[in-house]
Amino acid sequence: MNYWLMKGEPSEFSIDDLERVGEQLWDGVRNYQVRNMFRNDMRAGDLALFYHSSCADIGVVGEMEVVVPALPDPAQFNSKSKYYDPKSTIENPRWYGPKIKFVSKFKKLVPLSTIRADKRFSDMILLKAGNRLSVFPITKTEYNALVKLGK
DNA sequence: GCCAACGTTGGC
DNA sequence: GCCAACGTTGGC
Repeated sequence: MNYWLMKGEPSEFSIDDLERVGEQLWDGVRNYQVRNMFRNDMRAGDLALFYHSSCADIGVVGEMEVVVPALPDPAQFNSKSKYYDPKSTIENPRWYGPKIKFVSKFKKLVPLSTIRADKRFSDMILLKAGNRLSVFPITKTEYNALVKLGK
C-alpha cells in the first residue's frame, strides 16, 4: 500500500466537491513524471491526502482512496477543454488520471506553515525547493501524522 | 500580480 | 542533442 499527497485548486475542485460527488476522476494532470507514477506506482486501495493549493487557505484538507489508478483522461480529447491535447488519440492516449473517492474531511485544515515548521515532515517532496509535482508519494508515518493533526 | 524555478517545445 | 524561448506552477 502506497501513500500520496495530491494538490488541487479548490476553486476548480475542492474537498467539499469530492465529499458531495463521492468519486471523481482526477483529470488535468499534464506532467509526465506524475503520469508515470499513476501508471507505474499507484494501486487501487492506496490512500492520498488532498492538498488545497493556490488559494487563501493552503494546506491538507482530507483523505481520499484510489479506486482506479490510471484511466485515460477524457479532457485530452476535448477540443473545448483547457486540458485538450491535439497530439493525443483515443488509440494512444498521452494523459491519465486516477479515479479517487472521498474518505474524510479534516476537522481543521493543516496549513503549509505548520507542515514547514514540523521536523517530522522535513523530507516531504512538498517542501523541496523547486518541486513541481502536483502528486507525489509520502510515507505512511507522514500520512498518519498529518491525519492526526487534522482530526 | 509577481516572480523564481522548473518543464516543454522546436529550430538548427 | 543542444539550447533559447516560452509556458506553468504555486507561494507570497
